[in-house]
Amino acid sequence: MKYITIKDVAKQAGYSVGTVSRVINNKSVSKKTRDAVLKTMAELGYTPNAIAQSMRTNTTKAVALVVNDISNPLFSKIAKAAEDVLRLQGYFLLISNTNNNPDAECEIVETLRQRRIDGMIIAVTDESNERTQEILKNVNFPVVLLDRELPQEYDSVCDDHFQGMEQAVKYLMDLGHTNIMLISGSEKIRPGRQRIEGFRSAFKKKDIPVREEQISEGRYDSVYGYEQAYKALTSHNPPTAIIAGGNQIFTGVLRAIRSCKLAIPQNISVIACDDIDLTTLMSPPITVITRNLRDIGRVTGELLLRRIFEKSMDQTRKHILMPTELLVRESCQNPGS
Amino acid sequence: MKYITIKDVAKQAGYSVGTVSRVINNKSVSKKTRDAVLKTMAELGYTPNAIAQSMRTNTTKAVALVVNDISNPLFSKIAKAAEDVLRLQGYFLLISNTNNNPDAECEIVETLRQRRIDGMIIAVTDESNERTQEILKNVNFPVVLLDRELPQEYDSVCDDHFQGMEQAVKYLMDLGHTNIMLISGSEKIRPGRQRIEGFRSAFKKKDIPVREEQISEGRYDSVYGYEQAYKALTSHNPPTAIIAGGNQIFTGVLRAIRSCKLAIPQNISVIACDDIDLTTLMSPPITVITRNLRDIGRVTGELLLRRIFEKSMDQTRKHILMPTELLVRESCQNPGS
DNA sequence: CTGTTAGCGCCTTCAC
DNA sequence: GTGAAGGCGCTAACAG
Repeated sequence: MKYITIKDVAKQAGYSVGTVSRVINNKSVSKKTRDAVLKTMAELGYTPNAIAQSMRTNTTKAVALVVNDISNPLFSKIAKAAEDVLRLQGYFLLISNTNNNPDAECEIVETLRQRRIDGMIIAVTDESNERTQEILKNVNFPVVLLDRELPQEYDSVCDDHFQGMEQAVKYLMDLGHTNIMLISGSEKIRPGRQRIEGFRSAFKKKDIPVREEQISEGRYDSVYGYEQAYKALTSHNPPTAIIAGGNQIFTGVLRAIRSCKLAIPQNISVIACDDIDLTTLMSPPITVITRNLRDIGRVTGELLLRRIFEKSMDQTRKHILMPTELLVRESCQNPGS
Repeated sequence: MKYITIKDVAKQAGYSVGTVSRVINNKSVSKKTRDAVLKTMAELGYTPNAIAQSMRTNTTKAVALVVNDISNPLFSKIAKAAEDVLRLQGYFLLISNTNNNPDAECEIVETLRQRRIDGMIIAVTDESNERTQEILKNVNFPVVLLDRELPQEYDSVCDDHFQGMEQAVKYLMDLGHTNIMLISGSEKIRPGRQRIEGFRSAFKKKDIPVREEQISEGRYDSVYGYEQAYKALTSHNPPTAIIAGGNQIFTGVLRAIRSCKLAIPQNISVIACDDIDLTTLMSPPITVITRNLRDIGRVTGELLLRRIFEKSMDQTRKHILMPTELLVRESCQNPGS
């Protein structure tokens, strides 16, 4: 089973390969010729070989989205939205999964480079990893950072976790909470840092000191959420409210609360970061700090496309900040009651 | 910013391109030469152009996984597992999303064909769609169907939804239920068909007739789950147990149960298909018909790899059936109590 | 073990 | 508007 080539079409149609190429690429050919060529292409079931086209034109019409966890619904929603705008311009979106492994990440970026993609959206696993930075420096295509900051400047689309967290803490304080705990993912990536800063800022504004135990900073997974929440809830001074700094952390927090046989919000108030099925389907539904993932994906895709089109790489970098929002539901109440 | 080519390396190292090519591909070269070439490659920051390699070798070392909903955690888990075995053999996994749209699906398969991937794993959106079948017939690489059946034979990895469903119904019957409802996704794809058949079979074995209203067959989404569950629960003869034929359907069922202010399992018993975060985090945790997604992904990837390696396409097709299992938790009880 | 060279399928300049 | 030909970067066959 062999593929039909442009030569086969040319011969069959009685034209030269150049002419066939011109109809493929919508260059100027007479209507009569075009129709004839199109007809033989259909007859032969010919489709141009994208590899050969890439080789010749030095573009692959493919861009990559590199994330650390593809099973996180957050990313799949962003990916969907980005893909929509990309596909409209004829670009193919490759989704790659680093599994939170910096080495795997480096390998993937390297592979992508070899495969000559036209651009990349990446949420690096660890902003401080030097090897990642080094490899990123060597790529020859535009890069857009997704909610990340790197010493070397890149275009980026970030979310305002700072203001979302500040608002959440203020909301809890207004409800009467002061013993609030934040279980955050690592500070090694921007979201964790921003959330912790927002948390501190809210306390500072009220002139209330933050105790060491109120912030735990670690991993973005369920086990970590469980461990930290359980430890805090069974301590001699348990928090009256917990903010889970990520959706995986949140599921762990939930398990811990169940283990301790506590009721939400009667015994413990809870706020989650990012809205998932679970937050709305719980009884009671959970108050969340949320963001518009579709918008984020769309804007990110658009920014990358713009960079690909302009191709003069030496422009100043563009940074877009997307809003976050506190969605009040029924998981928080006055700690005294 | 230009890419370094094999010529640059050859010139710089003082060898021919053939020799450089040989060290790239680990062919026989003297150790001295290899070291020298490797050194200059590193110095120049050279990486082979995968496009050119593909052009020459007629292989892309890329395979695709085409699914209808990338945000479904089911697929991302399968994808992860498949990717692991594929990557080990040097293959790159492209994940594509059809969004349950048969036209988009056709377009994607067409694009993949143009891009000359080496193989494809696909869960088609609609098994009866003729255009899909036609396009699939024309691809020049091995195809493995993921939990789907097509008139034209392909290799496939399917799950035994029939036996899982039968077992679930039997379990409910043993508990004393007879007015059991199945809210299923479309029969147009294998899982829906299998589940409905399993449901009927369980009733047949007990010689109990199945009433029309006990099975609703429609879409795999949350809204459908809600509508059907709500309608049934507010009817004059509400079911004592509901089986949700999919994880999205399940979330809808949950909403309906909440709307009706029913308690699980006191007022209504519930079984879900496929285990997700939600099923274990609910109180009470939900009994599910589950399957090992890691195994499925691994086996699927392995089957595809085997087909790619053997390259003689005219073998008889291989069909692998993966087991399902009823995981009893606390969401079902005797309907009388 | 190593150098030389043809050609993969396509696009693009240069003639006509 | 159309044909002829070179070459993108690489591999593989053939010589040496």
